[in-house]
Amino acid sequence: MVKEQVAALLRSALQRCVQDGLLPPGEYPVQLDSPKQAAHGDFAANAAMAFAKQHAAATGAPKPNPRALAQAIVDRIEDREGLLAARPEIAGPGFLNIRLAQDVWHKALRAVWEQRERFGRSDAGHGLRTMVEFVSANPTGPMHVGHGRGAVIGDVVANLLERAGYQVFREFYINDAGGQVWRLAHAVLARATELRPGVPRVPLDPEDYQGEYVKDVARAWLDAGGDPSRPFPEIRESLRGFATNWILKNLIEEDLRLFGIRFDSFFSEKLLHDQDRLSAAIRMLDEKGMTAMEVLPPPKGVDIDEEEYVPQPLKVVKTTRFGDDRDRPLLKTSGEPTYFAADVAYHFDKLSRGYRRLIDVWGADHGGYVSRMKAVVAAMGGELEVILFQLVNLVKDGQPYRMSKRAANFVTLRELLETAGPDATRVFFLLRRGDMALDFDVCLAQKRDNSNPVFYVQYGHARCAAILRRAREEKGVEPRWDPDAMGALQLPEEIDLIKRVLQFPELVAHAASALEPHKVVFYLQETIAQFHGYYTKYKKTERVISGDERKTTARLYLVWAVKQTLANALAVLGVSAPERMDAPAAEED
RNA sequence: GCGCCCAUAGCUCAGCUGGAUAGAGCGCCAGCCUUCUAAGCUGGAUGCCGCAGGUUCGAAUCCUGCUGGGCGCGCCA
Repeated sequence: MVKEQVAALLRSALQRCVQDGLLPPGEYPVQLDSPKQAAHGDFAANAAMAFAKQHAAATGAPKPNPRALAQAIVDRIEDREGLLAARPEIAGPGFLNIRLAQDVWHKALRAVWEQRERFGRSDAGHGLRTMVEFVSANPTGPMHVGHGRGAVIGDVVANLLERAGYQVFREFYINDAGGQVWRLAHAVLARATELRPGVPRVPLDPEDYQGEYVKDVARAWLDAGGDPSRPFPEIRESLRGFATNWILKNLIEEDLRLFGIRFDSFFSEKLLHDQDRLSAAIRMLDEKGMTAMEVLPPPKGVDIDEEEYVPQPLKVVKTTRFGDDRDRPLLKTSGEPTYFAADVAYHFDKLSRGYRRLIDVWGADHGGYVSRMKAVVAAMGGELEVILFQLVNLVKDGQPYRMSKRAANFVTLRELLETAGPDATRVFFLLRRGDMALDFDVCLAQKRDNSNPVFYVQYGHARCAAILRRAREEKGVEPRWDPDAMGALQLPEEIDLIKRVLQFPELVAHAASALEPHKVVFYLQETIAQFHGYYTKYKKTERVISGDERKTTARLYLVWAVKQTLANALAVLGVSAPERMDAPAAEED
């Protein structure tokens, strides 16, 4: 890797500075930036400034002049392999502006040829077993657009981590226990009595789920032999099981399939209860001295009207020891476990299964939950990272469009996937950083024109494909790596494109470590813009396919390398890389 | 009252773990198709980077306070 080679050059120069007594012994991690301005070379190093400061801090001696230190470093660079075009220039307060010999870039492009679809991967993660838990939508109804955002972020983060060398496991936690699912069961029974004449009607409770899909569940339940004349308490358990399972299979898993998201497992909360895993987890916290009986203070900032606060000792986990605001109850006054207790057991289970790194993807409405969950995982000897994404505000024709799940007027993920398609939906969600609130314009996402950036991104790939196709069909030439031909790439735009391609592995590693999938989208857009610019500028003068065999070979390879890189980036996003795209029908004026 | 997130061009947003003259898309204006896809490209205008301090060679980026917006703060799930 070019950047690493240059860094090594500087590191050894710095070591010689140490030997010559110019710097105290120590580590000198070199930071190399890619300057925005061509005049600043291929790389810029701030080593002289940074280490002059470090020197003064460590020794108490007056700070060396950074420009003088820069000169000393330059004097000690031994460029045996001929990487550099010239001695680095010293600029401004002490930057080293480094310009490389052109053939360094040419040669480096071989990496794409060797690695193909693996280009961009690294082993930074050393195969660390990592679990990404995401979506985890309640099996009480269809998924809405907010789930969609979490789904894409989780999926692409998992893709990134895989490419960065982690061993990734994707899990969906099914909240199939607790009060919500009883409301669902009741709603199904109510709808079932509507459908079956002669059976005493069970009225739909206002708290029940109101959506049309509940009727579908009821119909399926009746078809499967459900008997709506029996009293609710007798059948609610089997209703619960039937309904959550039906919704999971017919709504949620189908949405995920349309979205192209695959999980390694679906983990049932109910199973934790059935297997008494909650008490096991609580015992484990007991052994660590993390639990206590405490009277918790009344909640602040919330109206406590009818359910008046009764000060009473409760079994709590002492999350305050790990930075939480207050300790959290594990058992209710009734002795029943809290929802949180189940989550504790679940995360305990993740650790028991050998995952060393836990990542949860949550909506911002669960933000208050982060510190307690992190505290518990830390107490259990693990580490949890939470990716919080801000909520999605639906907008329709420029007007806010509030949605309510019970009122059933929300826009489902299914509608979105069917109208906009999975590719556009994925890109749309990744067009913003996760911690920005997202205004989702339902109309805009359904447009199939260039207001939707996915077409721009895919068109770049298709255009590369078209050039390669033409070379094959008209000249019978396939792209191939020929180191002797690469010197034909002399245009500044060609060198810039090479650099751009070679930045991809770095980009992947960085996006993975920051857990920021949107960076891949921006890389794609910038890379494609650069390619379109190159293509258009020279389409009449310096074409890829020309009579000059050497140039043709080199340029064909460059186009191939760009295409491969775009394809790899699109694969990270889970977006298709089309070989051709039909132009949209021309608008008539 | 407390905690987390956000504030950058008219609009929507990037800004790489502190770097040199802050960028892109949309929108507006003016151009570019006989020749590898014009779903493309080129050029033009617009910024007290919310406000006020601090840290240092250097701040949109880090720290503190403030203002404005989002989310959260139950023995619910």
